[in-house]
Amino acid sequence: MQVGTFQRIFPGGYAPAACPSRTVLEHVTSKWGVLILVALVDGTLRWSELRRRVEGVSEKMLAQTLQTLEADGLVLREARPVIPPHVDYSLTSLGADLVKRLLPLLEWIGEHAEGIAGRAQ
Amino acid sequence: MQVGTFQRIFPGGYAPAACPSRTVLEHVTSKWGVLILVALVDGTLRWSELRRRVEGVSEKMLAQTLQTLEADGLVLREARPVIPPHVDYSLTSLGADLVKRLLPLLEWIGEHAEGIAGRAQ
DNA sequence: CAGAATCCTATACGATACTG
DNA sequence: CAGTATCGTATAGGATTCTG
Repeated sequence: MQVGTFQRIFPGGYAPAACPSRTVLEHVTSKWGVLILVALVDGTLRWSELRRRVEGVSEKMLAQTLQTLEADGLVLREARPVIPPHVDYSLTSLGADLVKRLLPLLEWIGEHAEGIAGRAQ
Repeated sequence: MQVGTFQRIFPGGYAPAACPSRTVLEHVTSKWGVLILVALVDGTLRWSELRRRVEGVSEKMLAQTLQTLEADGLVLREARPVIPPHVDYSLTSLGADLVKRLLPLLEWIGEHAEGIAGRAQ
């Protein structure tokens, strides 16, 4: 019997809520998750640089999302004990690997968004 | 001057809330958007098949997400006027194109979810 | 500068019941 | 079978203020 792409990639189907994949998927595809990860594609950024690059993000959501991504091992946070504070954020190798899969998606959306947004109300 | 990946892909930066890309990104990365799109990777599914394949989705969210994706031109809905009703859902060519970019991401998450979920609390 | 803390609101989401 | 309608809640997310 022929096995489809879905079966090949998800032999057990999408697992129910408890599945780790769901959790990670929701972290990554949270409103700001993708945007923050991709913002770090070219290397280290400071908190304030990140805030500027990810337009529209509130301080709360930036902090919260960064903490989640750090806990997931996707983002590295390095704080220098100086005054005023200096904190650098960068992708871990895991995070960089993930972003490689994210970029084609973002590029595609960038190319097609206009046409798509036109349809929807 | 050297132009980074971010600048190359997003010459104007991530536009503010008004940007169509943001809207499309949020549709696609909504809680069920990715799951529904990828569920259709191997071809047409009926409503009930979709509900079974996308485990855990409520009727409300399945209907709502499908409507959004249909309005976006990513999913095609074909209803046959029979009793009992028979409705087929499939990817449009645009949707199929998008799913090509989604699969590597989902595969990656499937491979790494265990390790990532282990870290986070 | 880089957040934490607090307060508040919109809405995403789910459960249930109903219908052509 | 394939939804719609209604209701209720959790929480995602934002605005603001405060601080080492």
